[in-house]
Amino acid sequence: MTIYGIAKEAGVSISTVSRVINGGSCSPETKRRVYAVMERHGYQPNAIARGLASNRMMTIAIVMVDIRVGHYAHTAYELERFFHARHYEVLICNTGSDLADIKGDLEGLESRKVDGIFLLGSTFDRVQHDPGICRIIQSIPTVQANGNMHLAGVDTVRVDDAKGIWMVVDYLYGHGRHSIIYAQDVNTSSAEMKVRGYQEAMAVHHLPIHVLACDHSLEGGRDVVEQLASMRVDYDAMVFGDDIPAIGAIKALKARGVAIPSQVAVTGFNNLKSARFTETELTSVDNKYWQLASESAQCMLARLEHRPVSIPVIEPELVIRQST
Amino acid sequence: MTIYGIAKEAGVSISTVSRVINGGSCSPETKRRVYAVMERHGYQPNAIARGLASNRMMTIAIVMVDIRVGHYAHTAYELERFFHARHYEVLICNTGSDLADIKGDLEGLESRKVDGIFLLGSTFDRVQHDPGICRIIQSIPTVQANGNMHLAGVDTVRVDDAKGIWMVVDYLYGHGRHSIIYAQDVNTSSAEMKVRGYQEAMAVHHLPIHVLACDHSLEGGRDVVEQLASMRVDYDAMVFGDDIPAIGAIKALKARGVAIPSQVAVTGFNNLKSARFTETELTSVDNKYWQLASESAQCMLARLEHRPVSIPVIEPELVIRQST
DNA sequence: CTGAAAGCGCTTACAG
DNA sequence: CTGAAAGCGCTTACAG
Repeated sequence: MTIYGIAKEAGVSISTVSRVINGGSCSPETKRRVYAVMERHGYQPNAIARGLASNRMMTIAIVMVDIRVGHYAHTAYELERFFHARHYEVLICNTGSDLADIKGDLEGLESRKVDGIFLLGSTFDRVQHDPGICRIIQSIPTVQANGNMHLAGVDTVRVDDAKGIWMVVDYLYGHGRHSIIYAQDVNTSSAEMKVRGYQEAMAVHHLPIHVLACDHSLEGGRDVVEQLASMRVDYDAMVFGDDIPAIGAIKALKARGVAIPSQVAVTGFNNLKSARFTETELTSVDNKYWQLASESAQCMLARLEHRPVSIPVIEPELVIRQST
Repeated sequence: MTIYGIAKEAGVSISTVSRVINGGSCSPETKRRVYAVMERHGYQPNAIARGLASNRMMTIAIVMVDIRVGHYAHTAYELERFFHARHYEVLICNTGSDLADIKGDLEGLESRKVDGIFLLGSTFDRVQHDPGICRIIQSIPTVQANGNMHLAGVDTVRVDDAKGIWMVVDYLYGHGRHSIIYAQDVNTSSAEMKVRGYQEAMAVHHLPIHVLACDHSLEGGRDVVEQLASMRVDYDAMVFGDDIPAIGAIKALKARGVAIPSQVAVTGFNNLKSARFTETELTSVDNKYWQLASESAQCMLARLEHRPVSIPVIEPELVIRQST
């Protein structure tokens, strides 16, 4: 059943049917009659035709590297709930990290005429160097949720990751830890902010800086522990840029008979549920995914409604548990 | 730029442009000329207009309770990758568990003219009792990934959950465990299959059946342990229908000084990464989300292409770790 | 191989 | 308050 069928049966024109659907003005009597016909047939307007005619598809897209990463799944969930409540449908896109793939995916979204695009995470910072991608995200309302892109026309909601790590180091120092290792698991700009937070905090306290690279996995954390052992490094704290390798480190340390936190303190980052899965629960930095999603959503909504946007920086929070 | 602009610039009709876009037959020369114009303008066909005209939106929807649940995120990821590679866009929908909300969401998908719908999990079994929902999912190709729906027109890919638990019990019995507790964390049909698997396996070995309810959380697992302690129940194994409460139980048992697995064995279900987060890594049932996603995707594709469908039942696999 | 025409199901000024 | 008409950007038979 289309608008034509409804119109004929209600004895009005399609303009009138369209008007009652969209809340335009019309007499109570015709409105009643049209509604009656629509309900009798369980009529639902065709959103596609509507989108084509009105040039508003009521669709937003969430673009991320991989939704299996807990942090992205949580952000995506909040964004979906927010926009669904406002009658948008939401598309997801797991781009992976290849730039050409990302570009292809964005072109797809462009041809779908999505109303807005969310880019999750600072992995997407580097797209600003691709003119083709810039053209797209500058012509469609785009907001980056956590990142450091600097591109006119795209808003980015920042989380002060450096401060998060700074707080960690400060806390550790305040509790007598002086040999603090930092393990970096990825190379995004967000990860680099974290290292910088570590470096600056260490410098302030005149402590020696020691940064290692590790894989983003349990094994990554374990390997750091082994590496430090084989290098015979003395340390009393390990700071990680993510909870997963931190958990791996806790397991490896315990397996070696190292007491946590008395001998070595361990901290993570993100503070999702898994931070509490280990017996010695993990001290972590809560980077407030809920707030990130909420601010990003508000920012997008403001742009869609052509309202001015103001974007706060999100302050992470240190959550102390048994591992420190 | 639209098909009209391209046509004019290439000196052909829009039919011809449409034909070269869609790989219809035309002379090499005109094809070349049209392509040249399209590339010069970076022309991308409008997918919406295309969908409206052709009645194929190239969109599939993934409907689930909550994508933050690891198991769903993983399945959704695989489905998205599969269909994206075939030029579909994918919509997600976190319905929650209220039936009226689910119905509203499905109506939304209907008006969006999605080509196919995935229902993730046996939570959706009960929608088959709602005539309004049935009308929708019977008129749009729908496949349920893991569940027990029996509705003509919707295919459901089943995982033999009962067998998964059966294997657990069998293994425990074979290793000398005779007082095996089962803790059920949700009430889906899948969860009930699991309990049944437990009951049948216990019956075969003439062991006493003991089923408790627990929350789907770390605390749920902990509470079961406390409850058993306060009831002074003797047991040497705990079987859970999910990894999360199993992890909670491991922590609670260790906190009480119970040795795992020597005094009590603990098992989970799903076998996602978190099964390895505890120091005593968790024995779990791998219910093969990858295979589930893959079979579900193949099933959907067959329906979209009007090919006959055959649906295997997925066999879970017992993964032994340190907790047993 | 190619083009003119109708149609997909709506919205949106513009008249009345 | 209401309707006729044009338009959104494509696809799809149907002729030629």
